[in-house]
Amino acid sequence: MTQQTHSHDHGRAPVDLTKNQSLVFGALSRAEGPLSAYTILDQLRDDGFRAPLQVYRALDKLVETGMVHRLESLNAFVACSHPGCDSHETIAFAICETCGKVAEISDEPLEARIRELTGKDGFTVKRAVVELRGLCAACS
Amino acid sequence: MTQQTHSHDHGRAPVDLTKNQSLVFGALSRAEGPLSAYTILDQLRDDGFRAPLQVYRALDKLVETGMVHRLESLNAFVACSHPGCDSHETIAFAICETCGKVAEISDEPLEARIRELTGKDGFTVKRAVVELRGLCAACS
DNA sequence: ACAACATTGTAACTATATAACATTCTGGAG
DNA sequence: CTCCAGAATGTTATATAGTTACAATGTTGT
Repeated sequence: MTQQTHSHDHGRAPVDLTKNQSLVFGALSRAEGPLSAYTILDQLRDDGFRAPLQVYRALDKLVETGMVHRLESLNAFVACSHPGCDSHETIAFAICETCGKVAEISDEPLEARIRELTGKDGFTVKRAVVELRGLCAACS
Repeated sequence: MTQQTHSHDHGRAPVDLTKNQSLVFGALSRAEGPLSAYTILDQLRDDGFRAPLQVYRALDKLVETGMVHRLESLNAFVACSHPGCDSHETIAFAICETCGKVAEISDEPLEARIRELTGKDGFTVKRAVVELRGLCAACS
């Protein structure tokens, strides 16, 4: 197979992905929950992946474009759950500590409150990390 | 020196600390900003620290009692900035990406909004990780 | 064909965190 | 006091997460 960019056809394709980016995004899309970079690496051994860097490079790009989110409190990654990975600014994640599933949360009041907090003491927010750890409805 | 618990006299002492916990808390109190576990280890070599576990064990306890907070997005730790480390539930951290300093934020409306979000889809929040990355007033 | 650039491959390394087990200290029961 | 139990500590090895440096290959435009 020659090297080229691939449109990833998971039903929607806002960006063209390279081969490795496609493979990594595929692994994350198949997964029920978040995966660590090394878990992804293991899943892609058969596709020729040998070193962590191959995964991290792909993840960097995918996170940059918003197709994948990084969960700081887990050191893990999830495919964005929004159709088309387009708009939808996600502000928060709800992470179930029992089943491991992650829900994305978009909440205008929450965003607004964070913006307000920001101005208060002159702090400028560039990125908000909001991760709610707990139990999902199914696991309660 | 015989082994015993020490009250840590940083002006206020809500809990009795063991020797190692005291040393680790001291290192974090002295620091301007958050420290990684391995940075703490290096600073405590002269006090007899040799292995990461000595630091992590102390940190576990200090985090549990609320005297130290863990910053998930940095893999680092800060001494709680509240006098006496007693009440004051901290809900969020403002982390300056230039000078590295961290401010603790207690905000009732923010907490309230997170509680509301929770009930919405049956998710039960056990712990909220809120870390705002950006620029502090001094660095803007 | 060839130059310029993007993508990928590979090895070694640094950073973060835990597991398993041995030792020492402290405080209480006999 | 002695001995025992539990807490705290020490030590070695290992697991997990992420980066640096450099080589090789593919792709595109001229």
